[in-house]
Amino acid sequence: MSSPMPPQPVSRADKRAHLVDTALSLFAAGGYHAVGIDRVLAEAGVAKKTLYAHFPSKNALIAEVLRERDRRFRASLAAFVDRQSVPIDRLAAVFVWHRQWFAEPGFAGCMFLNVAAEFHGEVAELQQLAREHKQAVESYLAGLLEPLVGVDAAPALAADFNLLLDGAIGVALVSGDAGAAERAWNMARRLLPATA
Amino acid sequence: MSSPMPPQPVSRADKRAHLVDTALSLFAAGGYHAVGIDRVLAEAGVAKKTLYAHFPSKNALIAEVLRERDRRFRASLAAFVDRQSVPIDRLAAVFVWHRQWFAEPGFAGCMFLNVAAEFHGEVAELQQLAREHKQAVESYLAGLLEPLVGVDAAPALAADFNLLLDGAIGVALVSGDAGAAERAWNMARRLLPATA
DNA sequence: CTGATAGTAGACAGATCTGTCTACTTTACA
DNA sequence: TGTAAAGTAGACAGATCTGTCTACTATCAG
Repeated sequence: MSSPMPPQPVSRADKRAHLVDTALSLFAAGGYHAVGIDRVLAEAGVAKKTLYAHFPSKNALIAEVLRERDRRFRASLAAFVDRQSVPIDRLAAVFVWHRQWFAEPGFAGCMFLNVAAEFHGEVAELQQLAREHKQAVESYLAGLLEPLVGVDAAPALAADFNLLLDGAIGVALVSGDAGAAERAWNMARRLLPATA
Repeated sequence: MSSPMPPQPVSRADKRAHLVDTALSLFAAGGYHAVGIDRVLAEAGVAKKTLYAHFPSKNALIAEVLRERDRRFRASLAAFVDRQSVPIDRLAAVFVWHRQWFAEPGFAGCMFLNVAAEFHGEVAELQQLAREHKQAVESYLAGLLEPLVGVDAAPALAADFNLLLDGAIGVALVSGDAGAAERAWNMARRLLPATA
């Protein structure tokens, strides 16, 4: 309290978390290959030795970034959905959330689709993390669909919805049109029974 | 005729075309950043000076690769579609063609989505080429849809179909499931009037 | 106060990247 | 046949990449 700490550039304790946070922003905006370790370190104000004390390699840092991204993505989406209580509104909120994401200034696509695109199958761990993330989103969608279509129909429909969201991401990335989310939602609604 | 030419490793005349062809394969399989110029040259059996006599930079080579990929993509798709004559079958053929593409051994996603993912907006020319390719595909879809839904409804529906195809590409890339194409087609059919 | 821990700055090694350049060789054509 | 164009091999420059290492410094528990 009495200490001055004017800049306080980095919180004292968790260098590691700050490193992952910085890397997440830079990799998201600039790509995994194009952004080098030195740039992450400079931006984070962290020494190289500290990085390699926490992670054995750049790919391990990327893997941790993806795990963190998965946590934040799901937490943010769930928080937004939970502002609605009616099942159909909760489902619609998923697409609204995506539209807002697409409209963010630095939007550069889905980090998991991008990692699959950059590393192809060459780095199995990263490919696996991408798969797990998409699977988690699909499971979440299935949970939102259950009140609307029943527990039997929900999984297959969740896969359809997942494909629509990936399509919206691709369209938004290439064309820059955030309206892709609404386009996807209009298609998604047609897949639901008329009672919903 | 009398000349031996046992290896004939490279066709005499068009070094440039051979270079683009080799680069297309390598970039498609390995990504744009991960594959270096030296690897392309070694694989193509072409000297570095020849490359830089034809292209001012690596990015210019990538741009030409994308133009070539666009030509081949559209020619291959159109040839496959033209084996059908009934409008609804022609439309279905687009999704069958995609399913076969996804099932190819070295499938690594769409080169245009991938270039947008790797270079983000940093290289405007490449971003533009990706946009143009997707626009061309969408226009082609609109032409296939016209006999089914009329000239007025076709453009908007073509955008929907384009989103479905991009979604299928994303799902196939991450999960490795070529069935994503059929999933997309099943959704696409629901968007058509019942008479089709 | 002391010693362990974790951080910093940055030199360094070794590889790899793009792009340039020299010197030589082959091809095509008039 | 002789000349111009185009290709080859590969050295080279300069930058950048990942990952290691040395030496120094700040923090904190006991």
